Amino acid sequence: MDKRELELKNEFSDMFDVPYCEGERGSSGFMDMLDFQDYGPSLLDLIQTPGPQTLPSPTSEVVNTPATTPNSPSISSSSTEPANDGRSKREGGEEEEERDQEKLKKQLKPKKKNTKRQREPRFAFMTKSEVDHLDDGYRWRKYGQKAVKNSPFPRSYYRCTTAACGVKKRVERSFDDSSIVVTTYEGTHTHPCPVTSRGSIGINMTPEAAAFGSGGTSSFVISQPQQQSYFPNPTPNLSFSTTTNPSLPSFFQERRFCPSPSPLFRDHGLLQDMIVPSSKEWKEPKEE
DNA sequence: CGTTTTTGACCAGCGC
DNA sequence: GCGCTGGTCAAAAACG
Repeated sequence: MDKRELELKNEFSDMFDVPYCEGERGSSGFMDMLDFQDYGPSLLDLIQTPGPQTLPSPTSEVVNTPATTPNSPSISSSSTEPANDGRSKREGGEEEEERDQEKLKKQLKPKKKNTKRQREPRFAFMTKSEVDHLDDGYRWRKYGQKAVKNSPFPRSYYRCTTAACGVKKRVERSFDDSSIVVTTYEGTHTHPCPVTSRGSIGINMTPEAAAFGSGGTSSFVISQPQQQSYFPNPTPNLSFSTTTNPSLPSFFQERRFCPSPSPLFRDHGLLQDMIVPSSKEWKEPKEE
């Protein structure tokens, strides 16, 4: 029970690369893990462009959690996922060769406890949406689905279909609120947003930003994880215009691929309906 | 016919 | 060492 919860929270804190403060709260749901700080006001300052969105997808609210890897500002393009390269293609059917290769693999990458598999910078956010897979302007291919522990909903794994782009994303529903979709991006696109056949709104947008709106219309919420290291200030002024700031998550940096001159949250009215819930709202389940 | 999804199996990491 | 779990592969099926 408690153990399970802890596990779960660690899971999510890991997933979002957000340190989870154990002991701070007792029992709670998934939302509780996303400790929303009082960034609301500053965000609201940014998000004052109400207006209708003209997105085709069903209504959705993005309950955003830009939780990123605090200490992974650099994206080493080639050092990613040995699993990908190592097992990209099993050639032929020669069993012996396979065995040999597997042995080799094992020799080449012995269990390294200390050198945990390097992870790409990740960006997770929650979207209140009926559809699981949001169209974010990029093309994704589903390569797996897994039932996850402590959740009745399966987690889907997608990979960017663009060759040489190893960006992945995971999509799952919050077990706490089945209407909320948790999307986790991993890695950085090495290419501009493609033009999708669906007339996607992803063009000129970072995938994440696109996803914010692509799920549909409606609300959009940004929050910051606690102990967020990118914004050391209690009430950071999310200056998204500085898109090349190395200290910013790749999510923001990725905008370099998107020639849009305007800052993220003034994005052509695509994110106009963002809503920042009071942190209380999200911290509700916190019990004493 | 090419592309995408589904799905069972496999593998690695981690905790006990 | 063993079992559990998350992540990935890859063949088959489904789809456009």
